[in-house]
Amino acid sequence: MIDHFASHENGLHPASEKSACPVCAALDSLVHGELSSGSSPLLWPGRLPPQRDQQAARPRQTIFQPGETLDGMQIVCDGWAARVSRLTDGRRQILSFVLPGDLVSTRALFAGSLNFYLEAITAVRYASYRRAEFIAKLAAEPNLIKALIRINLAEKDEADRLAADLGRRRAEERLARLFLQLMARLEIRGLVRDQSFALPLRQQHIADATGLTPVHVNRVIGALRGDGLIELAHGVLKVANLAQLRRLADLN
Amino acid sequence: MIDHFASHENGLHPASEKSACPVCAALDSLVHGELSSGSSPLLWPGRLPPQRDQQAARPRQTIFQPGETLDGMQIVCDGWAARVSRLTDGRRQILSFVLPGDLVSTRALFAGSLNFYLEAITAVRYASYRRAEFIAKLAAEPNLIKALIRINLAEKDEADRLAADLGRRRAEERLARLFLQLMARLEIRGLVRDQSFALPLRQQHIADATGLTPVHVNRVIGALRGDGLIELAHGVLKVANLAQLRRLADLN
DNA sequence: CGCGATTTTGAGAGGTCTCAAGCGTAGTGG
DNA sequence: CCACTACGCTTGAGACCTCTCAAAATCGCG
Repeated sequence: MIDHFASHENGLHPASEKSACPVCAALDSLVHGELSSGSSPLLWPGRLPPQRDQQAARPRQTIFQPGETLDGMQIVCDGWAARVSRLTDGRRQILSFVLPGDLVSTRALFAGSLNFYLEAITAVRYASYRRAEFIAKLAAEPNLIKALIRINLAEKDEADRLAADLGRRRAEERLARLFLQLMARLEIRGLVRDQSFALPLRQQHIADATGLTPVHVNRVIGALRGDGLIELAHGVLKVANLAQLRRLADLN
Repeated sequence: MIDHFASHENGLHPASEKSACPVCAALDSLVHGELSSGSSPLLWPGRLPPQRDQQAARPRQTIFQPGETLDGMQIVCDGWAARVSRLTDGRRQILSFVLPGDLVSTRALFAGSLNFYLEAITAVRYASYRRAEFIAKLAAEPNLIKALIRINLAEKDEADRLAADLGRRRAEERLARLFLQLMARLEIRGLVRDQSFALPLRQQHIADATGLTPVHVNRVIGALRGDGLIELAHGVLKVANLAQLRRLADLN
């Protein structure tokens, strides 16, 4: 690493040398527009560990706690989980949903511990790479370095976006944006058909994600339903009027 | 870099080799408790460029815009700025305040562009390192690598904390937390005396940071004043009752 | 001293919350 | 097979927090 940096003292490698320096190549391609900014690409592109190395969690189970010492990187292989922040009086805020194939957080790799709860929403299977093991993987597959940087950026983008939503948008907009964001992320995974997808969230989860009350979430969903924008029942969400829902969500 | 990773294929270097590998050493010390979690440490520990290499911005000036191509790293040397997210209809959310000595965002280094506005609050002097230049700096001073990682983590911590505040706390708590957070950050810089400090924010700024209306901010400030928790006038904030303000802010 | 920007105050509306009850559905055990 | 229970969804009524609109008061700067 030190050698790498030292070799830059006179500037970046010129383009012709790019292939000789994977870090430069990775940075370079990121800088030149490869960074997808739309739907949060937290998806880890590496191969997942075999199922026998995975651990399981039941719905509602707390998988990780703040402060818990973790050495390495955790990936949710199957099921939905949520990153949760809890206030001392019990109020909860869901910081993000972790979908199948998502890295839980790049924080664990560098900080060694998390600062949020990871809670299973559905049954969850997840895997943990130890740091050394994970770093070896990065070495073997330089594209993964790129992915790690991209994911790190996406995490922060998402956090900023969430803050703006919670601070400045009203209930209807927040729900519309949440639904569309989830749809986009699931679409990448091929889990959306005919603009509808499985949504294993209780209204309580939606409330905790949008900074609202379950009761109010229920009323807003009712309104969206009444306006013909969505159909939501039996754990399946169907976007019935995509154009109008996007307009409500202030997208495009 | 590739060599560094390759040398890890059998795990991290043992402790005895630590000094031979600055990246490992940096990671290691971060993992073992050196990560300060309290007041957001966005402060860049490196030497600032000489004043003649700095640029200036007047109050209210937009320094950077989303999408603007930036090559490198920007540091605010003097004055207050704000990272701002704008909705299409003009609503604004301040994502963070950038204080003297703070890195604007580690994002610029890896993404090449920003996704927020940087707006000057007071008169601002700032400096921009080009990426190559900045990387050379990192190479020359390995502690800065550590700082960069720490700042990257702190940025994300802050963003998550903000989301939880905006989603789940009421106006009084949000103001109390904002004031105490700013005090803590300014204290590091030696800018707090007798629990009071210069606060160059308009109530509009406070409103944009807390997701409230200027009018409501004014009333809440009035309430805090009336309760003897703060004194705020003429651009100076004095915390008159720290214990109670901290209790209100849900700290400790 | 005068003008624009900012703070303060008032009145009323509206969005969201709280508390509470009723309802549907799925699983459980007799 | 049928209570019975648990859980989540739905609905109602009223309170509270925050917003909107508007105007007055104050501050700061030229």
